[in-house]
Amino acid sequence: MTVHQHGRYSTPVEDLPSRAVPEAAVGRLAIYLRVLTSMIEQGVTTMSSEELAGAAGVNSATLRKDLSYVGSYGTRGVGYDTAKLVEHIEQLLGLTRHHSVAVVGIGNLGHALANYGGFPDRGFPVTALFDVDEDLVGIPVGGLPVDHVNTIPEVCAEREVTIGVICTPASAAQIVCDLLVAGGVRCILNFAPVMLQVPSDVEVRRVDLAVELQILSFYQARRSPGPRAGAAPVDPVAVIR
Amino acid sequence: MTVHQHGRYSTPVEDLPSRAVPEAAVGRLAIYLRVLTSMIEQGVTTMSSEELAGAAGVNSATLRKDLSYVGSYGTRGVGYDTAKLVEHIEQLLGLTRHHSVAVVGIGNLGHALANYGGFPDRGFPVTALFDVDEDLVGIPVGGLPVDHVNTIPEVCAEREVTIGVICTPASAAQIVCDLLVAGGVRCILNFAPVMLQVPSDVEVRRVDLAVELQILSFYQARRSPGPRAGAAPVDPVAVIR
DNA sequence: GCAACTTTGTTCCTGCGTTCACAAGCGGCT
DNA sequence: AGCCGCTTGTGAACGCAGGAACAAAGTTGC
Ligand SMILES: NC(=O)c1ccc[n+]([C@@H]2O[C@H](COP(=O)([O-])OP(=O)(O)OC[C@H]3O[C@@H](n4cnc5c(N)ncnc54)[C@H](O)[C@@H]3O)[C@@H](O)[C@H]2O)c1
Ligand SMILES: NC(=O)c1ccc[n+]([C@@H]2O[C@H](COP(=O)([O-])OP(=O)(O)OC[C@H]3O[C@@H](n4cnc5c(N)ncnc54)[C@H](O)[C@@H]3O)[C@@H](O)[C@H]2O)c1
Repeated sequence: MTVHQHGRYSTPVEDLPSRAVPEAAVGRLAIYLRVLTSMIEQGVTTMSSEELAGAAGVNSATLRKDLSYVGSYGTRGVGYDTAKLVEHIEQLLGLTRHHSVAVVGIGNLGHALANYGGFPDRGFPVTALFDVDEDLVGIPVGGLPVDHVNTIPEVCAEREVTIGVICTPASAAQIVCDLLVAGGVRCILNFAPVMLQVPSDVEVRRVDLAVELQILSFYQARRSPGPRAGAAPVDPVAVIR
Repeated sequence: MTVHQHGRYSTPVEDLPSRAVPEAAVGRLAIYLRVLTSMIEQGVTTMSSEELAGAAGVNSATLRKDLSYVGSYGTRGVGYDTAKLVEHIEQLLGLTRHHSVAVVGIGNLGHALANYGGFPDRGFPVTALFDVDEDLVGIPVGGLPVDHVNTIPEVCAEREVTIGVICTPASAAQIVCDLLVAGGVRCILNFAPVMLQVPSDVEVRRVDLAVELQILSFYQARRSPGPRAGAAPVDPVAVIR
């Protein structure tokens, strides 16, 4: 019944394996992982903290601290072995197991996610699609047939779904969330603009595009106090015509 | 040339109107705004900090501090007038003006965004769509015809686009970003999994779904140390079969 | 084999953001 | 009209994350 959408700084009673890893660090580790795999494809076998930090857009000290959560797998005077580092980060992030994903609400956004190839490639196979619309049930989207929302609990348990993605209208999000939880899903990615009520052992992450746009709007408003848009300071490349 | 994707704590030299507002607070204000408009629709005219904080899922002290950035518009002993509060938050976030949005890359995700009605409703009309695919150019999506990427600078300037949304493959994101900047766009929402290089007066926000999934994966891995998934502590509602 | 250089891992410190706690202020009730 | 209770707004403390700086460690060159 606890409400704790974001703002989780690892549980107060911290007796879990290895040091507590700050959430911000976890997010960055995921980025390092992407940079590293990209570099490995280009044949790079070793990177210094400075190089990797530059590519990821963070401070090199921050990067080294983040990597220290993973363990000491660098070589002083040389840098990090890219392949080894990828291996250890994947282990910390739990990416050695595949995480089966269910998408609920196959509308505009649900279609996009179901058709997206980037998730299976990264170890997140989409194994279930759900919608309440009878016309959609049975139709394959991205090669996978849509099931009815009523079957969420059974199907999720059966296919061992670990991550549920909610793409329904806001009004249906809580009901769908409850069904996912009933199906044993304890990780939820929520695109609907509502705060979900979940048991304390369920982790919810919210992606709120409207909020992102409004934050951008705020900075835009801060920059140009006058009502007209043209009052830019100086931007050599933005000179039009 | 500065790399500062997130991690902006308001400019060091702070001589702008009113106090510096922490980025985290701006994001929460956007959420309060949504809760408030929803409550107003239900006929609620007054809310206490405790009520509003509960609905938004934050601490009431945090909420009051956030609202203090907006100004002192509450009434002690009573609470906040919902309508007045909405008005002032909208002003702070710069939502009194409409912000014209351009979407670049009309694939899976671009289609979803172009068809989404929630943005226009919130003061973010989509006024331009771009793609490099000649087959898409000219075709209307969500009632708006797709233009060719080459025309980004002119069209964005012409239609006074303030926010650019990048939904292209990662490989094209930087080029597209440069074109948007050339068109005078200084706020960018980036869905491609790359760090964009932009001039220091351009604000970039990145939405990285793969990272979100990996963070969920991390928490999942933390919870169940054993390889099998069934080792849940106790969850009354999740008992299957 | 030794010395000099490079780079990691960590410690310390600074600063921000969140939370607690309380005084000030306002409305309602008698 | 005055008192009482409730809620705001903010000053102060706390905790965490990020950045700088340094010592340990390993490698390369001589
Ligand atoms: N499309 C976007 O670009 C976008 C952007 C930001 C936020 N969102 C949010 O994402 C969510 C989905 O957006 P969309 O544009 O895909 O909407 P949509 O209307 O296109 O799709 C919603 C889908 O959910 C299904 N649905 C409705 N009730 C359901 C229920 N009880 N159980 C299961 N499925 C149900 C509908 O049948 C429909 O297929 C919304 O909450 C929206 O606010 C979407
Ligand atoms: N679809 C998703 O659910 C999803 C999820 C997470 C991340 N993403 C990211 O979002 C981006 C888009 O994903 P998608 O699934 O829509 O891809 P997509 O392949 O369906 O669409 C990409 C579109 O971009 C266009 N394009 C290519 N090069 C271009 C250029 N130089 N200028 C303009 N347009 C160009 C293509 O013609 C195509 O229409 C990708 O970077 C992807 O990694 C998508």
